[in-house]
Amino acid sequence: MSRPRWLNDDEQGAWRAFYAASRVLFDQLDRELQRDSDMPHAYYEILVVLSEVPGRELRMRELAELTRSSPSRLSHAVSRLEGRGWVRRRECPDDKRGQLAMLTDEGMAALVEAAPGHVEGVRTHLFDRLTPQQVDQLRAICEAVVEPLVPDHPLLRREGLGTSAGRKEGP
Amino acid sequence: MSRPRWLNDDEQGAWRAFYAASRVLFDQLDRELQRDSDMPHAYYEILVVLSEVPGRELRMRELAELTRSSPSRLSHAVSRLEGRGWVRRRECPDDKRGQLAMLTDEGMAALVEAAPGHVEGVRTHLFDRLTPQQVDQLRAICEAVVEPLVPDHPLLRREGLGTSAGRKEGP
DNA sequence: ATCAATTAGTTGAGCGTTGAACAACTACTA
DNA sequence: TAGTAGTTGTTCAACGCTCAACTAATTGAT
Repeated sequence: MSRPRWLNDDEQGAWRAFYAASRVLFDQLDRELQRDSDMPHAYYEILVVLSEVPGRELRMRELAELTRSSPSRLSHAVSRLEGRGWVRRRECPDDKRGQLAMLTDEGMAALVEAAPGHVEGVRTHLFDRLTPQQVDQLRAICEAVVEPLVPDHPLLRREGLGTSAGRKEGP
Repeated sequence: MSRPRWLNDDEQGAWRAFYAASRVLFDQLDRELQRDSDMPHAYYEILVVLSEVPGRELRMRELAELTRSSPSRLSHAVSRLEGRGWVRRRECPDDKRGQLAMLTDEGMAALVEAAPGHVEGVRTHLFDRLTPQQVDQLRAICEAVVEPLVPDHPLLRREGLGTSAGRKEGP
């Protein structure tokens, strides 16, 4: 490796700010979700994805892709969600290796209960602090960062999953 | 709580992009740090803070503040770092409740070994994707987010700790 | 000087994540 | 039609974090 290209002061400042903002914001939202709805953000994300898909069920593999989690992580998570009665597993009819994860009514209810507070948190801690221009800037910056690392990231696709639910929430 | 103020399309897009970027970027940097230097980012952060402070030692309490971790988390982390020989604990001379965490030469060596690769990662995955204007925008946005949640966040202070090390690295 | 309140730090249990190893099934190739 | 390679999902052990409980020392008020 060649001589390290250190960060200049502007970069240093931006980097530290970005790091701080990410940690502070997501920690805060996690804490709120845990406190108000007794669920970690990872659960919330899984429920959101399942809720937006026709039939409210998905192959584990697809669910893993859409939530960007490892198979292992998802398997554990779904087991825990099953324990709460929020998700049910069933065998995949046309591929005996496969498992389908399905959102139960209880799971949907938990999500409907959790969503407004979470969205409120996102608004309070993020969008209420930014001008409309900054919202656009943030999006452009973040898309530029994600694209090279994950060329077709599911959260950046313009058409959202089922196109189904007209007005839903932000994960 | 009043009727939820849902996110409009711009906000939805910005939110998802920000979420994706944070996860993707920090996951990537974590993985690289783990692979190349066998240390999680949390360790790296602790080593950086200790390395920048005169005497390379700090009260646990101060170290917890500067790394924004809970006392418990820090205590566990320092124990693990002690196990690797990268940090040593000693009693605080003027407060018998206190403990000082001190960076060892081995710890400093591990940091010096890890830093260039990590900085390179930050540059590759973040700054190489952004224009100078975007770097400024990102900083302003992130500072606006952090400030209300953590009024005097250590990473946002203009004067960096000891002012000591002229050219160091970005955490 | 005494006693409550506060501060510093540790510990242990439980949760969630990771990475590697594994079993079961499917798809491809000869 | 084998036989090999790839896919799907689970399990286990190790790691790190959180939360609550705890010990010990200090501060502050009477």
